[in-house]
Amino acid sequence: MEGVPLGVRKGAWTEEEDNLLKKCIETNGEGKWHQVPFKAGLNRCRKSCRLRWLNYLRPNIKRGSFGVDEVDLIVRLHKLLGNRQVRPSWSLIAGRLPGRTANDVKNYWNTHLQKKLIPQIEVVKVKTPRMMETKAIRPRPRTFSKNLIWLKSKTTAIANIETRNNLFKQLSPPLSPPRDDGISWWENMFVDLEINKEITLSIDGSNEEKWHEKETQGILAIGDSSVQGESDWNDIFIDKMDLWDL
DNA sequence: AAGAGAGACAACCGCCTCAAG
DNA sequence: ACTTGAGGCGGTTGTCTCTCT
Repeated sequence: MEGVPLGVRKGAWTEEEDNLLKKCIETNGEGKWHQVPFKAGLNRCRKSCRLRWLNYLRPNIKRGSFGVDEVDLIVRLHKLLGNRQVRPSWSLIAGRLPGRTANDVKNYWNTHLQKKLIPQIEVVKVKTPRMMETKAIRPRPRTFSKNLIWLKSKTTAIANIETRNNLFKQLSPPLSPPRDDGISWWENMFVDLEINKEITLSIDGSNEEKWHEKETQGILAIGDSSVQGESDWNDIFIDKMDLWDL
């Protein structure tokens, strides 16, 4: 790790260290990770503290095996956001799975899904020679200067977001029953899809138009076996039913 | 019972981006 | 314009546990 001070403790965390870190974050809040080791009285580097908190100690972290719907979502989002040209955005995917961390998702993908899915994707690639390249520009976390104009006009920005969300609600049919936690995560995903419109697919012009159509219809349209044959686009996705056989 | 191999997951590493100076 | 340091990311490794022979 770059900048790791000499003599800093490494390896598995002890219960005592966990308690110190938890106490420190509860008192001072998240962030300012460079101060955390000192404030908590830990002989660990800032990155180690941050990782331990985010992946293990943070409240509401869901442990245990992944559910079928979670696996389904991981596969779909990995197709959408990640491919061999760019890094898959595990944090973005994890953001759609309440209680799951990016590390969890990444580990699950590497140990459970990668070996099973990659061969299928390779077959699909051979079937679709027209798909030359998929380019995704994933959003990265940003911190903004206080002087940014659009931050100053907060009211306008919020109004725009509300208008956009209402539009998506109108466009999107009810796709899944509400979850127990009351969070309509599919709905949120549509909103994010709109935000991430930079996700472009360098396919030919006719398919590009279809992509935009599908984008507004929602992610469930992608790979839906009922529209197989409508365009070559569908061929690159594994049929939803195949997922249950994993 | 014991050793080998596979699987699962926690943790580390190196890199990138950005704000601040 | 350049440098520095913090925050954050994905890739990789280390270690523990389980299963099989």
